[in-house]
Amino acid sequence: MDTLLKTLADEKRREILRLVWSEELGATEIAQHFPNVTRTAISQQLSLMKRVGLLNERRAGTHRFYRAQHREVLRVQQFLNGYWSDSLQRLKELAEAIEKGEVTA
Amino acid sequence: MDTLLKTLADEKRREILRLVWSEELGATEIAQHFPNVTRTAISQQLSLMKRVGLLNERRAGTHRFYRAQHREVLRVQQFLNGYWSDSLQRLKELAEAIEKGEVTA
DNA sequence: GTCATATGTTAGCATTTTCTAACGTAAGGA
DNA sequence: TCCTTACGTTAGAAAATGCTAACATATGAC
Repeated sequence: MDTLLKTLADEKRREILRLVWSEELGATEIAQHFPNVTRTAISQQLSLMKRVGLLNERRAGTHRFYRAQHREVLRVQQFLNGYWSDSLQRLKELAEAIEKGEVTA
Repeated sequence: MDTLLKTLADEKRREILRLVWSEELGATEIAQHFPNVTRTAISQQLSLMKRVGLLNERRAGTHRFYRAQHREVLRVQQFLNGYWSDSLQRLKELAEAIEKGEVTA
């Protein structure tokens, strides 16, 4: 779990995750979203994220398409929501608050 | 937010947070829960956690008592729950699943 | 086979993190 | 005042992280 949380504790990686949240993208395409970082760096992040289970890889010819592994993100959310004692109560309150539009989802 | 998440991405710090979640403890007392780490290391973690807002400090004579700042943890939970697009739907499902006992809170 | 495209891998460096050991400080009791 | 207790701070070493540059591999087009 530490590894997963640590991986999410980085804006760049969260941005990658959002890019491939609902559509799969190739490594080059993903890298192009980050003008200030090398393709190499992104490639390393992708393989890290794949290793911890946050990304899924599909190979097709010379391409490799990545997409988010929603289940793992949900695992982290559940973990954090449940880690501290009275969090069930707060989770329910949060869900209600979101429904009422009191906080932003 | 990165800083907060990163701080939580460490089992030792999460353990500290749990120790002072519902009662305040002194630094020495906290350190005694970690036989394998120096008091100095714990002291540094405490001041880090205080800096990022996860802990609150109350001084009394020669003692310094720490306690968890629930609000900041809630902020992280909200952030993660809300960060990805369809998470509201999943949050609601999660809350229901927890109520039905299908997953562990 | 030859070349271009898409992508991973490796080596090396800089930065950050975390820990220990030694030292500093402040409050309270004898 | 002197000593103890409870802590923090600093310096320095060790390990982890993230990035760039250079090189390797594999697929497909011609």
